[in-house]
Amino acid sequence: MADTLTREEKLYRIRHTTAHVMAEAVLQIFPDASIAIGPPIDNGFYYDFDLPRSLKPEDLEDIEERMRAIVAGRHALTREVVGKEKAREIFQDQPYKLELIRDLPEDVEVSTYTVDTFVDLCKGPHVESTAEIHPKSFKLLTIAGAYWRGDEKRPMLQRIYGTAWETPKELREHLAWLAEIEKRDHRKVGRELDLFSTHEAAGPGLIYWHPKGARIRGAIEDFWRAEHRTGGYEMLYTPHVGKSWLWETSGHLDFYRENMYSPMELDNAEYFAKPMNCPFHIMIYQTAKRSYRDLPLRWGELGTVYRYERSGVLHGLLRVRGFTQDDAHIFCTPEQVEEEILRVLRFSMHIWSAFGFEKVKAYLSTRPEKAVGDPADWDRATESLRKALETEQMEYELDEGGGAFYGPKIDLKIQDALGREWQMTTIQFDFNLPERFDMTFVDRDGREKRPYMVHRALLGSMERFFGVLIEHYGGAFPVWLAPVQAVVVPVAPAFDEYARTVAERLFAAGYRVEADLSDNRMNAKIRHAQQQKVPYMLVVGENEQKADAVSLRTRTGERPGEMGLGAFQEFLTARVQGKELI
RNA sequence: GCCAAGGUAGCUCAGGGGCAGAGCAGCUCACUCGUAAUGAGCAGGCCGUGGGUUCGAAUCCCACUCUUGGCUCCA
Repeated sequence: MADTLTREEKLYRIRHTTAHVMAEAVLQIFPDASIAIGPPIDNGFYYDFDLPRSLKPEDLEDIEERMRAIVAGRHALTREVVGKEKAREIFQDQPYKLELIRDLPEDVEVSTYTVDTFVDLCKGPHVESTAEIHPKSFKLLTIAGAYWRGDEKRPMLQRIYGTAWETPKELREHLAWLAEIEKRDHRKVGRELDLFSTHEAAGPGLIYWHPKGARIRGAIEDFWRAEHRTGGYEMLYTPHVGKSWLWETSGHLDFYRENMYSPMELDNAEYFAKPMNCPFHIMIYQTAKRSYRDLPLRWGELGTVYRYERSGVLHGLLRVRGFTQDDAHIFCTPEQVEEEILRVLRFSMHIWSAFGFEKVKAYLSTRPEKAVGDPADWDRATESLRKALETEQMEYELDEGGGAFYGPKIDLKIQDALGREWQMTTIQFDFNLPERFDMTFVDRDGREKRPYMVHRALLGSMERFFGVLIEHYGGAFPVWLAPVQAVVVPVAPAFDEYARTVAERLFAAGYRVEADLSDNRMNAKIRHAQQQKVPYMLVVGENEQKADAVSLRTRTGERPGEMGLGAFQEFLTARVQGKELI
């Protein structure tokens, strides 16, 4: 392989070729199989097959063995330009390939790649020889169903996902990363730390927050409210259901009904659980004639919404049917838009940094083909978004035409401790609802004008954010969020009373501190606190009791040792205020 | 919704036509302990739900339901 290739290019080739090798292995087992597509993807590759029977996990081992044998043959990858006619002949027994050939543009050079006995329709590129693939640097991971061309109406194929790297070491590191993801899985950690649950019998996709989860949420919400207050927001509380009039006016019944819970009938009227908070905030806006002097209005709400998600897509806290958005709507004049967007963006970055997320990527989505509203407004809005990003010197990707039909937006994706990206924040213009509800404000010149409306959710939803937060920290929350900030561990029952006093004093000072007065031995208590990822363990015995002190041990295993109770309280206060991890 | 794998004690899991199992957690008792598990005992189950096959079903078959991995990466 040429040394001039970047690492990305090399990996692309390795993964692509490995996918072909896998297809050959599968064809050895199922000579009559139809093959679909097999591209390289992030961290690996996949290939889709139409097979006479369902694959079993054991099949993967068999396929992998065969792949190693093929790779060991050090086969050259040969490219041949064949033209559509010839391609049709070669793949006459491969219906999916024929469809691909049919859909290829006329001016494209149709080529095949051959490795060993396997010929595939492929534009490449590939490695030059399978000698470049280390037999221990790839691994097949999972079997999945996938629709041909991602279309639910087309046949369901069987997809095999694999991962492939340049060296066995990289493969091992990748597998370790996958193991770490599994270890931090918020569903697992949520159970171990007693944070939340779901109940299939009581309704799938609905979250129950246990006391310890609720403590964390409480800490998040307290912080969130305080920041919004100083950030110039007012808070609202609005109902959970609304009559069909509201949803007809908003347009949700026309465009969003399939995501809404079925209506309840009361007094010959239909009420729907809210999938969004916006129409309610608009109702409040409409209770007064608004002047330009009132604007901007920044109204926030931790609003719980319900949306129907198909059963197959529900996933722990990350994809649910009921969740609380940290929602806000900004109503402002066209002149204020630029300033307001900049404020929201700065505010978001401030919040993300407080939660320990420093890497944030921005995505700007502009006007799609089908859109409502005056193009001049779109331009102004889009420009304000772009300007805000540039003023903040944030790198962003442009998604031209990727906006919703009702307005352009900025999405922020945060990167977690494992390098995964999560889309959380959205700052979204809306040129639809102000029109539909005929919202107005009276401008300086005495004329009624249409206000600009911006939706924004920073954390997104409390549930989803909690899920990401759990995985980001692996359950070892920073002190200010930890459900139990410190556990007092008496060395023997004789010191239970003192332990209780210590815990009560710290609790009274506003901290989440508990004494472990179970009849376990000290070592077991420490182990338990450690497993619960409690930041601080305060060991107390005769020495500490005499000195009105505690002996500090951190969950990271450090032992600063004995310190006065007052000193520890100061220490704790500083850590909490500084939002320290430990 | 579709494909696949699953659902056995609170949790993690074994068993797979003939008495329902283990570890951890829980409870009781003893031990009175200095930085990651003291010991002994006890209790705990409609084997996801409904139907079928069978002398007999947690186990085999069917349906449903929930959970999990996917269904966006385009030769």
